[in-house]
Parts: sequence; structure tokens; C-alpha cells
Amino acid sequence: MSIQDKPIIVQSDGSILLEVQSPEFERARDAILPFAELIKSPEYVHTYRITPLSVWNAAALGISHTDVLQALGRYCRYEVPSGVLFKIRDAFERWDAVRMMKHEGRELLVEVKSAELLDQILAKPGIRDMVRRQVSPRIFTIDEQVRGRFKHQLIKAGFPAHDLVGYDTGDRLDIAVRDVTSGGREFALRRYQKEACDHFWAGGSIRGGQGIVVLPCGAGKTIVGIEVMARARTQTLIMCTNVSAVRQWITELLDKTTLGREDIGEYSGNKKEVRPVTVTTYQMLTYRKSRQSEFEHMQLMKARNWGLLVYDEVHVVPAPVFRATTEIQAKRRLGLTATLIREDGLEEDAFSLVGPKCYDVPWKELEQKGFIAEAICYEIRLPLSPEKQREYVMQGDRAQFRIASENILKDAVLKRIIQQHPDEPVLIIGQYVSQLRRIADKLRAPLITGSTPNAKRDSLYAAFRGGEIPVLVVSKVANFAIDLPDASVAIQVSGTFGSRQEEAQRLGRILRPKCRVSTFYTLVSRRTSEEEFAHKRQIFLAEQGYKYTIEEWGLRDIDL
DNA sequence: TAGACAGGAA
DNA sequence: TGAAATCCTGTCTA
Repeated sequence: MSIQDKPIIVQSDGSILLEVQSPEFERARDAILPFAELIKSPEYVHTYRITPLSVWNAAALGISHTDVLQALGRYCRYEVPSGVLFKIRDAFERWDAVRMMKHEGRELLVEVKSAELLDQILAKPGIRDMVRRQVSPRIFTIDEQVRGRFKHQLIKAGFPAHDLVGYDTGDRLDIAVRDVTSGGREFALRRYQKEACDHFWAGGSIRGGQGIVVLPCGAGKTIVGIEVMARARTQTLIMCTNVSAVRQWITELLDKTTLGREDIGEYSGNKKEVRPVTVTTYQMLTYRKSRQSEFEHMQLMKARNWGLLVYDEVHVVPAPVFRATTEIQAKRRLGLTATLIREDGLEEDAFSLVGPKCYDVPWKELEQKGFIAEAICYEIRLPLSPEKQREYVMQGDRAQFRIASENILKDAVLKRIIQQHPDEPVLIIGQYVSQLRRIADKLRAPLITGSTPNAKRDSLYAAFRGGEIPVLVVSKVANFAIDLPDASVAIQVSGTFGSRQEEAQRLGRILRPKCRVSTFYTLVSRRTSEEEFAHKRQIFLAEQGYKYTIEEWGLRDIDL
């Protein structure tokens, strides 16, 4: 590779610039992705950043300091600034600087790499207060009760604790995965699902047993959970985002394991069953009568001697559940998610309290192997009408975003897109109910929002699935509804202020394996704040290797 | 006993 | 940045 072909430039502020046009673009991206985080992805130059957390996640996956230096050395056009090299080395040193181990009685041993480092750590009052006694210049003890709180404080101070304390095995439960489902179909774990479990358990009984598995929607995360349970053979608490997910877990458990209905409990608003495997919602756990009252159901965390906790969609775990989790660090914990990113910046809590990322496959790789559909993404930019343009400039930020989102010219573009996909099921997804109602009326398509009763939803889903309804308009229910039928075309007419995770969810709607290629459109008003938020949303997908083709539409292209 | 619906929480 | 969705509980009706 000649110097000019090398597509990466590392700057002294720590940002990494990657040239999209370079023939080495894809290889370079794959090389840095394990330890760098994508920040911006406009047309020509993508910007990444190396953070302590991104390095620690890489380290947890087994990537070494040398691997990182080699990747940078191979693709960097210029010498990597020494300040950046220092930051990387520092992060790797911190990764293994503090180890926690089992000690006699109710104490845990904390071993720090050097005496100087120990002083530095104990300078933080929040950590110093937890020390029981100092054993040597590098070693002190803490109470096993504060295991989670200690790890949490430590990561805030910039040190990820290496937790080698091990876990309670929990009460035993005989559970096995069946090789034939209850429907009589043969069932086998996919390779990546098996690998995900292997990684979760890697390191044996001490190190293995905590971590987060990242897999795209539709790749079978539930199956990973089930396999982990089958290997743990212990009583398990599963937490989900909503009741339909709870039901889905129960159905899958009945279908694919040797467990019977009497072994599985649903703990929700309707039923309060606590059984060897119990499935509940986060909202159940975080319910309280008022702001001052107690969490009434949080005791479920300790109600049985659970040996495993499963956090479904770990990217939305509410803060109080994290808090409860700090107290039960002796339990094995599995987090499942499609996107590790949290818009609220609680990534560190997920890292230190549930576990580091232990498995991750780029979406494109699953696409190549046919496990998820191939998807082509378009961003269609269209103008505001002259009147709306005048109104736009007069308004404040919030109102501007709404005007841009609800741009009425989008309706005409929608019609054209639908005409281009005559025999495909089309899903229209948006954020403002009034806008969606207008669109649904114009297209004579049914609309599903939060106020649509469940029975009505089910019948519309069925009709869409059967092909009687070609176009379905859905509000933010699409973000939560796991029973929403698959489509091969999704058109996003408006979205939340730059939520990357929402974009990923919505693309996931069209990724279930199919014979044809799926298409994803985002409609964006030109020269408005919507453009900026659309870019933010796209970062996650760009990280996964998806490219947006940008189409510009003028007033002339839109027949009114 | 099931459902429908209102109210509060995050 | 805010709108919309969810869930849980409690009450009322049939």
C-alpha cells in the first residue's frame, strides 16, 4: 500500500479520519471498528474516536494493545501522534490494573498493579470509604456487599475493575435445548449463536458468566439467551421491555427447551407467578406508587436464589434496575441488545454492572451469510414549500424540527416510492401521529398508533402479513412491537431527535431473511435541522457498514 | 372474573 | 431540545 492509499489520519485531538473513497476503506474500517467509535459519517470522510470505554470493550473481547497498534500502523497515512498512542497505552494499562478476588469470610481482595496507583485510587473519597483494611502496599480488602458499588465507583474514576470473584451457582434447574421444537421442526443453533454463548462463558467459572451480546434484530438473541440458560442450569430471571416480549420469551422457552409451563412464571400486571424461570418487565420492577414510595416489586430480584439474570434489550435498562444490580453482583448476568449505544450516556453503568461486551458481529457479515436480508438505504432530500420555508425561519428550534418533519411535500414523494415497489409490503414509520393520520388518509392505508386496541392491531398485522393490505402506517409503536410483521420496504417520514438506536430498530424491521433485497428510505427536508438529526441517527448504521445513497428532489420533481 | 378505561410514572 | 408509547394499579361495569 503506498502512502497515499492509506485511508486513515489520526489527529492529536484523538479523532480518526477515514476516507470513504479509498479502495482500502472497508478493510480499514473493519480494522479500527473493534476499538474505535464512529462519531460522524458524512459522504467523504468519516470521523472515529478512541475512548477508554471503547478500548476496554476491545480488551474484554481479547484484542491486545499490539493488535491496535498494528491496525493503526497498517492504515495510517502519517505517524500517529504520541499523545494518542499514550492514551491508548494508558487505557490498556488501566484495563488490567485493578483485580478483585475472593478472600476468606465476607471479604474480597483488591489487588492494584502498583502502590502509586493504589494511592491514586484511594484519593477518591467514594472509593476510600469502602476499604476495610490494607493488606500490603498494593492490596486491600472490601466487604463483599459493596462489590457492585465498588466497581461502579472505580469505573467513574477511570478504572474498570477486573472482577475475578466468581458467582453463586444459584438453585439448580434442569433445562436443555431440544433439537426438535415442539412444532416438530428440527432446530439447531446457528454458528454465531453458539459462538456468542462460548464467549459469554469464556474464562471458565470465575471469569466467564457476565457480559453483553450484541446481535442485530432478527438474528435470534432469544436463542442465545436460551443456550446460555441451558449451560448455566440454574434458576433464571429474565427482564424485558414490554409484555409482548415477555410472552415471546415464554413461547420460545416452551418451544425450544425441555421446560414445561409449570416451570415458567410470568410476572407482569396480569399475573404474579414466581417460578424457576421467571419473565418480567423492567416497568414491573421499577413500579412505585409515587416518586417517594418504594419500588414494590424490586424484591423479585432476590425472591429466589437466581443463578442467572438476563437483561433483554440492555440498551434501555432503567437506572433503578442498574442500582438494584449493583447489589447482586454475585449473580451471573447476560445482557442482550442490537445496539450498545445508550442516548442517555449510561454505557458505563451497563459496562461495569452488567458486564463488558463479550460478543459482536457486524451486520454486514450476517447479511453475507444470508442470516439477515440485504438492505439498501436511501436518504431522500426534498425542499420545504416556499410558504413553509418562510414560516420555518420565524420559529424556534423545536417548532422548526416539527415543521421540517411534517413537510407536506413528503406525501407526494411517498406515493412515488410506493409506485416503485408495486408487489412489496411497505411499512411507513413516523413520529407525529397527526402527520401519520394525514398520510394514512391520503394513501387509504390503515394506521396503527398507541391508541389502537390490541385486537385491532392483531387483525391489521394479520391482513398485512397475508398481503391483503399492501401499505401499513405505524407510529412509534413500531419501536416496541415485536409482533409487527416483516416488510421489505420501510419508509421513515420522521424520527426522534437523532436517536441512533431508533434508526437501527427501524432498519431491523426489514432485515428478516427474505429472497429479495430490502429497501429503507428516510425522507428529510432540505436545509433544515432535520438534516443534522438524520445524520446523527445514521451513525450506527454507517458503523455497521450500511451506505446511504442520497437523492435530491426539487420542487419540480414533486407533482402536487 | 374479565374487560375497559383513567391516572401516574419515567 | 419533545411527542408518543408503554406499563402498572385501581375502579367501575357487565
